Amino acid sequence: MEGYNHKEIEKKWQEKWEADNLYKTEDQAKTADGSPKENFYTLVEFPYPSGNLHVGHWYAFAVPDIFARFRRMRGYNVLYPIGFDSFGLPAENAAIKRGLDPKEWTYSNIDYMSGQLKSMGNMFDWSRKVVTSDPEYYKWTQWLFIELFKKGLVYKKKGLVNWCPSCQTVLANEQVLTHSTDSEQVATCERCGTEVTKKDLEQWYFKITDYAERLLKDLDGLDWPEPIKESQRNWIGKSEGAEFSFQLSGVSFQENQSSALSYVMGVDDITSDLKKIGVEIFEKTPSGDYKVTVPKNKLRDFEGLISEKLKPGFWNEYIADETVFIFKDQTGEIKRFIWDEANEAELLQLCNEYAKANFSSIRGMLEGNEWYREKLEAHSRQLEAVRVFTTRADTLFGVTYIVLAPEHELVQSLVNSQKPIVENAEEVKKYVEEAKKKTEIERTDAKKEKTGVELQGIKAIHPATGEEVPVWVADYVLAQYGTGAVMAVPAHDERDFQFAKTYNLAITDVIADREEGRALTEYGTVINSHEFDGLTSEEAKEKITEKYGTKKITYKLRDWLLSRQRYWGCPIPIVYDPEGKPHPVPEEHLPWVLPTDNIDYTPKGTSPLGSSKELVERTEKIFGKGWRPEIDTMDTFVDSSWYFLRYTDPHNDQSFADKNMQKSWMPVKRYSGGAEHTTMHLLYSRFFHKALYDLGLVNESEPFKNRMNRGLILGPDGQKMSKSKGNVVDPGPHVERVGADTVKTYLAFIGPYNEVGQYPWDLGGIAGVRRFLERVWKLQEIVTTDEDSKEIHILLNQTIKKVTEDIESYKFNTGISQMMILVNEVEKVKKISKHTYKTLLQLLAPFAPHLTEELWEKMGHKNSIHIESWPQYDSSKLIGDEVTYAIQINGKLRGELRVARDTEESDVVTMAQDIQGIKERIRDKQVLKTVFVKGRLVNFVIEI
RNA sequence: GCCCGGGUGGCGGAACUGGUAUACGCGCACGACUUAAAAUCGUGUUCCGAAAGGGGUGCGGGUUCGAUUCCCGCCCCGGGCACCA
Repeated sequence: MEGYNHKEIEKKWQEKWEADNLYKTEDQAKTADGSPKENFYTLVEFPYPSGNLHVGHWYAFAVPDIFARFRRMRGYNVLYPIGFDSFGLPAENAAIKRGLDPKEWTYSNIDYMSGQLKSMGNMFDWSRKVVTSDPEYYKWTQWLFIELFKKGLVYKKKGLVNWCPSCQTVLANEQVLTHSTDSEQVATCERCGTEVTKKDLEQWYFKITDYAERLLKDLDGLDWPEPIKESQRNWIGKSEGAEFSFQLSGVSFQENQSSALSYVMGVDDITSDLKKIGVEIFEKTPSGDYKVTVPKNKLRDFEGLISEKLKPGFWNEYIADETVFIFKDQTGEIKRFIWDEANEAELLQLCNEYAKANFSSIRGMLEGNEWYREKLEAHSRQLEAVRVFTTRADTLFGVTYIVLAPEHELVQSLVNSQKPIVENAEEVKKYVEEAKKKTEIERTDAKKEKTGVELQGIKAIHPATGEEVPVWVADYVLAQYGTGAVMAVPAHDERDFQFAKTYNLAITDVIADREEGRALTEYGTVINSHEFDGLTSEEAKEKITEKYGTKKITYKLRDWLLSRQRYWGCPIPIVYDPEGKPHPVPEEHLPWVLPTDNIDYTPKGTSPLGSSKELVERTEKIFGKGWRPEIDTMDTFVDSSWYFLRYTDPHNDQSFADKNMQKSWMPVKRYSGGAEHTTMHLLYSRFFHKALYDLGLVNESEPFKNRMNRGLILGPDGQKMSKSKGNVVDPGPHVERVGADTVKTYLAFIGPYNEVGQYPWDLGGIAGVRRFLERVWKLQEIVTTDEDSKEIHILLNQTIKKVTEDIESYKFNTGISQMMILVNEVEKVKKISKHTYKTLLQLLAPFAPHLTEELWEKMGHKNSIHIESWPQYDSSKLIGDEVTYAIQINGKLRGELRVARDTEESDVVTMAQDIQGIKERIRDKQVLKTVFVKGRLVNFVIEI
């Protein structure tokens, strides 16, 4: 017999499988007898074409292949596809570094890595390969983007965004990693590890926050490991609490009204822009209102400016069933508004601004409208009050001051009005400026001392007691969370307490007598006189909210920032008309291709697409003079948010994926991937899929029924693999030396796959697995025509059962152990029946597909082992006729007894008493109790 | 700080529903084969102890005839969130 030559065998079978199309996945498949097979979709996260496979890729792709093959042998029509997530920064960076075209670099990597992936011998159906940078693919990314745009789920807004100075692009919240050390907090870029800064930019967003509640609630129905769900829940960050309104004394409605325009429009931002286009700033009229003088020839510019500055969703032209409002000033038409119930709030705000800017004719028109009057009144009340969000409504009576975030709109309006009512307006302005200059990190570092400044001259009125409390501005309050303002309860909140100590503010403890919510300090004045005393915290929360506030729910989740100022990505299919209004590129012009001319890839913080003449010319040619293209590209997570749908129908040029085709595969039955995607790709995909579900484009509201997060392969030194540590394991030489089957089986053997474990790559371990496969190879020498012994037969049955269950639950390690036990046993008796060998090969086939295929052929089989059906076990033959009883005295093992399985209890006990070592121990003692567990143990309880 | 996991030999890890803790593999030791080494095969390998025996699944308690498993209180490690009110 020749030895186990993995090189020859693996090459031979990989070629044969390809020639035979063994792994081609049909849309619908039939069994030999003509009945349809059930479709089964199992997925692995597709790789980024970085240039070279490392051992982590093997772990990610080769090990789940065991499960896919197993399911196939069990009679399912299995889809186990592969592709490339091929847009993205590394390609662009590599291109810059090497002076290459990112496209060339990417596609040559795809070629090279495809070869490497094929060397694994997985059952991928390469004809379904999906590459996200192919125009045939990204056409549909763009198409889906536009569908979401039409649904109002994509919008543009200006705001503080995360900026990676190294990648020279913005990042979504999810793509910023925060690390905390003893002394400071650091936020870094998920891709390159550079410290992230903030920029004030106008960017495109997906409205993922609209789905916060559903993303949270639907987790319950998913068959995912609990820790993954928990991470998503944390990330979404739901808080149930209450909102209270604190009226402001010293602030008149008039004052607020007069400054309303400035704060909504964001005077600071718009002033210089207005100057640039030659528009006079706000002029006060005798009635106390403000007026913007816009020369007729500047009207366009003005409109463009405010349309950008004001909420962009409002300019969406897809609103149906509209009522049109025309707003005019003395010089002519300013803007045509489309009235939409869904956008009431935004419309109202806008109406207000125009009204207050003294466009008197419109004001008259508006004031005649009952709906508007009602809203105006409500809005005015809002302006006079500070709304706060709290999860501790029960501490309402402990409020001793109010704090606004520096960005709070009220702060803007109070200090920026012409005649500020805040006495120390200059001081406040200075503080706000300084806060803005600080990085997010500096500001959100809880370890730093808190700073703030009081708004002198105004007070907030406590909604329950009517008392006046001071109003402060401090940067420990976050503008983006809740209402951007908090009611401070220093007796019960650590942060408020610190702040109160620093600025010597009152500390009142109101609920010190309650079991829960014990006060932080003894400094406070204890008052226990309010009507809610004696209630539990929960009761008090409810009652107080009911009487003085409203229930409110908030989430930490922020909208998904999708624009990127880089070249190698899917172009955002938006064009702007000469007035600056965004329009989606019509379907007939998709794919809206990535330009290839004049591109300077060097990151300058602006989009490389801006230097493409072709893109501008294309835009003007199609849409007309003065139209300009969007020059940002999409976050690559958009590409990967739907790729799993494309696999179901990869060559469709009429639709992103036929709905019937989806129906036969979706949802993904098992999805394996890395833990790092828990709050990125997995969350994005769920959002995307839900949005598509609402649009009627997919059949299910959740894409992934079952998820398995895999662990990490560490370097041989037990450290995380990294180039800088020089401990990266290249699987190539190992595959050369011991073969793909050994590497794959070893990776499956090191530990359970479905837990986020960390396993060091251990060369000794891999040698052990290679030995095991060689022993399986050598078993062919001792195959006999004899029947198995009873013991071997039982062991075989147990092995089938164990391997079956373990593959199903991704516990490959114990499945392999069981096969090793079987091999150990047959080696001991130096023979193996043909039936047992055949069964062993079938069980091992998913782990070592090449080796088993070769041995299968050597046994004389004509068809591939991989289309064989999975062995069945005989459940009546799982246990032998004899059992071993453990004989204990007072719970300590003192002997063993091997008897026939069906021996009566009394006989077992009698025999047990007679065993050497038991006999003398119980001779002089009284047996108080005898515990008998059938088939397991006898325990004599004696006095000590 | 809040919320999840987890802690078992020298190492990766097993252990049903509370029932013989340490399966399987690595490593190590000894032996066989060999001039020798590698490879291979065999034997042993939880700790203390020569043995008898005793201890032992992070620590301390508890429940039980019996606890890695259940309960209470701690410690440590990994992960998620975090000035989120």
